[in-house]
Amino acid sequence: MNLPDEKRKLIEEKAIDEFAVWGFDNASINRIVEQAQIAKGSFYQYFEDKKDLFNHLMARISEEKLNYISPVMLNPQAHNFFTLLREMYRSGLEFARQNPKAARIGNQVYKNQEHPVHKEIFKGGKDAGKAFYDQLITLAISRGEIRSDIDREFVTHILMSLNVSTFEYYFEVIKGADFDMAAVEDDVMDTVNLFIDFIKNGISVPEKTNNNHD
Amino acid sequence: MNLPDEKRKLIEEKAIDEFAVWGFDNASINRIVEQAQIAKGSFYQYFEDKKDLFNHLMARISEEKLNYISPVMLNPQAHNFFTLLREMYRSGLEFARQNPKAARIGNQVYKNQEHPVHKEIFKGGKDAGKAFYDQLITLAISRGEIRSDIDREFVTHILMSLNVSTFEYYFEVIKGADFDMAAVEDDVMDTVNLFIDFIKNGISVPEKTNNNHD
Amino acid sequence: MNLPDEKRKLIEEKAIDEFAVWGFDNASINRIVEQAQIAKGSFYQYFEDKKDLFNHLMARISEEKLNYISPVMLNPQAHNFFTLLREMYRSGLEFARQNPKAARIGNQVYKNQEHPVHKEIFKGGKDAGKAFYDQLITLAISRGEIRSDIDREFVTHILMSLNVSTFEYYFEVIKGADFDMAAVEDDVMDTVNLFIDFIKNGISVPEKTNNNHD
Amino acid sequence: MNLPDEKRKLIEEKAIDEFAVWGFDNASINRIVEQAQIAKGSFYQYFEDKKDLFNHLMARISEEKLNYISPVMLNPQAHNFFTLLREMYRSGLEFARQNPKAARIGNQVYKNQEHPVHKEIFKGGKDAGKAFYDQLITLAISRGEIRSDIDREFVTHILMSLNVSTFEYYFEVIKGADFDMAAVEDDVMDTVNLFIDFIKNGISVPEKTNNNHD
DNA sequence: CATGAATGAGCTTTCATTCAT
DNA sequence: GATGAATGAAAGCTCATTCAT
Repeated sequence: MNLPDEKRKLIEEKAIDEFAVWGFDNASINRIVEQAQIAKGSFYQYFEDKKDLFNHLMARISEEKLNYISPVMLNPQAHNFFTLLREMYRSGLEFARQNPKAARIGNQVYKNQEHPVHKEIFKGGKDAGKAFYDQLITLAISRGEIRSDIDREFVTHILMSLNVSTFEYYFEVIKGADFDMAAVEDDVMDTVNLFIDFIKNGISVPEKTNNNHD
Repeated sequence: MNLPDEKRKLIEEKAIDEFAVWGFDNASINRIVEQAQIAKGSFYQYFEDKKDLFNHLMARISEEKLNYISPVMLNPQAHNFFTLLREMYRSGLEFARQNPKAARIGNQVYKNQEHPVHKEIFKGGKDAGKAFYDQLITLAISRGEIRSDIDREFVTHILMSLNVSTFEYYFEVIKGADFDMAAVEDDVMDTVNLFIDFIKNGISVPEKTNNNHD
Repeated sequence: MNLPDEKRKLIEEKAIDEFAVWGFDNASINRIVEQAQIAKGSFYQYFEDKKDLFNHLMARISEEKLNYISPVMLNPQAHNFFTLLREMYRSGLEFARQNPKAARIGNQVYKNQEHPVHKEIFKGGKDAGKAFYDQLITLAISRGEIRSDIDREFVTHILMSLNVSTFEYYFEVIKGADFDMAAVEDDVMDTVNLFIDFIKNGISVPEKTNNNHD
Repeated sequence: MNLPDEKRKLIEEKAIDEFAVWGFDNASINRIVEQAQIAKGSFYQYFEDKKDLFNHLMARISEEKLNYISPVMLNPQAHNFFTLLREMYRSGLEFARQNPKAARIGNQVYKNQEHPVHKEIFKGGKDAGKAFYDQLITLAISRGEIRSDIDREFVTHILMSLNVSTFEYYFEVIKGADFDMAAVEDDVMDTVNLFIDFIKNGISVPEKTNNNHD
């Protein structure tokens, strides 16, 4: 992979376009090399196969995503659980707003975890995510910021699930189908606040809040 | 489609297996006809094309799903919003427990709504679902069962999203990867209750509940 | 072929539509039986195969074409060669005007005489046509109506070729692409007269007419 | 298309054979690759699809045909209309004599102009042909070489139609079905002269020439 | 006599990957 | 390191025809 940077970027760009539109299975290496104007043989000198390319892309995307992480996250002790969670959601959604195709690929992986190729890629990320949330939850419980009677594994699941849900809500409800619309940062913040408020308080009327079912 | 019932069922069964494992795009009609032991030409006398088969399957699945709907849903006026929601989730999950492959296909459709074929199929269901939830929400607000300051579109989105999330939680966390494990009805109920409680109350400690962010 | 007339006509009609649009090779028996609402097995009880259907159709078309033949042709002795020729062309073109699809099939056969199936069908008609024209030419020469130095086989060829040419001129130049335009009998006569005049006199200026080349 | 010339020629040759015998629709790429001894996948690296191959072939044929054009045509002003027409017909027929399969494909295109693929290819050639003839006719009328009372569009039509007719006459009447017979250039000239004489003078006896019908 | 399910060869096209140059 | 021709399996789908009922 000692490619000149220019060419490497071109291939990555075209590959992201292809995977975003077609998904892993239906992405065509033929189309990618055609778009990137490189020889088919060259492609197989840069990457072992389609899977290798996909792995490389996901690594690059993850890397890029790190740039969006808020400084707040660097010092979790100093902040309230919901502040931290809000920053998590916000940074993820902000990344998606500015890199919609990359985010789309990430979502494909998340949503089709049964897929053999996705499974492999996602496993690590998921476990890391779980561990991270578990730490946050432990801290939050100890501080009395979230209920101590909740099932921790369930909360982890729900927080990850709703993180993805923010993307869907943002792109479907806020931006509509119009991907070219100039969405603004405020939209992102509004979306995130809706979710955080929901996660905190649920939807029942506060006075009647209790733990009985119904 | 005046096929003998036996053969029709065989094809449907093999097709569900195929779609559940491979998804729409990668499902192979070659494999389906091979598994069902019919000639390729025969397949195309039963179904116009792959899409037609998929549509037929989805219709059958939707039909079958209706059998799981609770009698409670027939009279929404008589029940609390969260009771109704719990019954919705429970019936969906119970169907999934007993028809995991069919449910898996349904989930594929839900999760890949950008897919042209899924889009077509899902559109109607989604709109119907939205309308249904909207009615429930209107009723619930008028009764004071849920907060009146919430964004209705957001709640609709979140309720549909969490419905799917129950499947994932159930199959991943409760049943593990072991699809053949004898899961029981109680597992379903436990899962649903976790979600309903979360939707009602969120995760923050009750006393501190307020609408401020952080 | 003891079909009820109604059903026979329906099949013939749909088959003519199919052959007119798709030609022999690409005509689909599947589509014909579908259009005619008959069972595929039934089709093969009425006709041996596609070729048999086509032969039958051509016979029916030839038969129908006879109805258009002018009474003038019944008594060739009583008329000038060019009058007879004009009537030939006119009746052919009038048939085509009123039965454009049937005429189109006839033209396909004429134009693709190398085609094995067309060859077989056309052979008889062509030989009959040749014999007929030969008689007319013999008579015309003996009467001094046409030049005696001409190559009789060539004239036969040219007269048959120009007969088909009238169809093309009529449908392309006169009617344009607008097959639904209400073409009138006068159009047919005008077209025919152009051809007859050409066949009689050629296009060189009369005074300079001579038999030298150039 | 940087194929070695040898292989390119082989494929073209086999493809011409196939199209000449079977026509566009019934030509089989399977047969072509089999005959040319190349892998099916290879074919689709040389050509986009069947239509692309056909277009390529037609371009090659048109190109080759240019080699047959008489130097006389380069200076139309210097020659009599019928001389020019004779050269047109002669060169076309001479090409057909030496490239019978290619000519056959060209004729298929001409004769089945309704065919979507042929239509596309032929359109340009037809318009060019019409424009060319129109120029010749204008010049000829101004010089008094052909009658001024004729319908110019009709003459254009008839001249193009008779051009094709020369092929048929030559291959059917002169050469018979025996495509391998060593036809000679004289046959071509004889055929053309028959047509030119006919176009000039028609077939009626000269003294009686007039413009009345009958 | 009518039916329509069954058949399998055939079609065009796309694919990821290899490898000689 | 770069190239792109070569490959053949696989895809979805259509076809004319047969034959048991």
